[in-house]
Amino acid sequence: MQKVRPALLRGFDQEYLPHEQLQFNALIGLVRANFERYGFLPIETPSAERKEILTSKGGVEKEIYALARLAAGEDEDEASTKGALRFDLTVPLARYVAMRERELAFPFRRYQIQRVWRGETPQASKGRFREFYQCDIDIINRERLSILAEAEIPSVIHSVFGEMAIGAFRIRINNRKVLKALLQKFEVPQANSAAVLRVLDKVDREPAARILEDLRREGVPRAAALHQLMTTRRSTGETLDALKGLGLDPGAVEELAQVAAAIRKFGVPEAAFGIDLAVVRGLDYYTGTIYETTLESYPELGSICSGGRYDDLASYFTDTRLPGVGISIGLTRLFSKLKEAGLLREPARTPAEALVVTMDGRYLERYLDMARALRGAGINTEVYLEQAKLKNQLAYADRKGFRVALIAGEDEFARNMVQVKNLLSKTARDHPLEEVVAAVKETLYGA
RNA sequence: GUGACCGUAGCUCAAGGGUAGAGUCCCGGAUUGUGAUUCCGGUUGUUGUGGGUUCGAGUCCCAUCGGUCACCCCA
Repeated sequence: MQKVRPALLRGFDQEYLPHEQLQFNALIGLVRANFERYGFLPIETPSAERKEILTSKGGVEKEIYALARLAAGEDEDEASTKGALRFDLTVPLARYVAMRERELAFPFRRYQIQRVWRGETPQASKGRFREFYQCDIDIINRERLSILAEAEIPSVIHSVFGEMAIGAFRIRINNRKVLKALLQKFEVPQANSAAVLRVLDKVDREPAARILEDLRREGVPRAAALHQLMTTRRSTGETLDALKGLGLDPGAVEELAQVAAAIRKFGVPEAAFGIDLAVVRGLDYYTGTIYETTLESYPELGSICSGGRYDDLASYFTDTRLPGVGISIGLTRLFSKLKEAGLLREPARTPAEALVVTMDGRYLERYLDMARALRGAGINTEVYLEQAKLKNQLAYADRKGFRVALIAGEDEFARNMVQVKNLLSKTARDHPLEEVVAAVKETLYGA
């Protein structure tokens, strides 16, 4: 028979072996636990939304996947003609909040961990895929939003990456209003400001000569001075002083200063965050504080978490003014990069810790009883269900990383005993059947 | 979408125009009940696909598909 070649679609290629999936799930669990620790509430939204919702921000339509049934006919239904896959979690959130405004408690703090899809050219080396997970938190309020919300976000980030134990990281903050004032100060032509911001965004990735050339092409008269200001690393206080010294809009600088001060109050250590004027963020809906987070030892990984403040989340859907602040962790990219850099702990290869070897079919019930007793005591246990030699069952246990094997056959059962084997130390001891739970616990967790 | 490079076993790679190979992985075995290593044996392929040149093509030429990387943009 002609076989269909088992293969994946380019960009839709992030599937893992079971032990990697366990590792990935652990990462999601860690993120979720930290989000909930700060009181964020979970929501999920459908994978597909109406096209006009997704394009409401006037977005990049070529990146959006539209829905279509493979066998589309005359009876084409509404969902498959009007729908498209979400490309982020922020637009669905805006739609969600606009729809359910009366049912939600504000300030609304939600987290959402789901897949999104983008029709861009994938590049695995850059952790860039067509299907990937985002982990978002947002705080949204009606009419106004405390500056404390902007300061709390880095605190959550700090908790998440602190617990991940992936080395020193730096939460870099900036403020859109400050950037705007800077552009004015440096006499950037209004029409070119978006292009200039894109250039400035690359300031720490590209050589100075190229940046300067690009800036001049965009009509920036004092390109060198601007470049120098962006690239000089200063303490938070020094940066604020430098900005004040330039005579920028004091309101903008003051806002940045207040956020920085509040971040400190949230207990985020000075070493873990700082003002970085080169943080720009391409997305134009940010209006205040913006964030990017990078690993100190692996800056080439790029930002592993980014976001910012926006003045009106759902202006396309409702007249209610809904200011908010949020960030997104690109978990698929982060996972692939951490794996590549060897920063992830070696994962368990099985969620179970004990394997009940079935040596002799006559004792099936005893094996099952044993497993039930262990599970009842909270020990994840698997029973080997196939007929196989003891040797092969132990090889299986080894490959899957069980820590304990329970071995019993005619000899043991005749004496009402079971052999409890520690697969790591390769030692074994017989125990009375009724003490099997205690014996396994001791083997797993010590006396 | 634009440009450059690359397609040989599940994976990593070899084969000067003359019969497609190695390592690894996987599977089985090494006398009846113990997972590393070792030893023995085994499956591996329309050489991405389709044409062309040639007595003969994995190798040369053309096309096509796929992949990788850079740019754009982003997580």
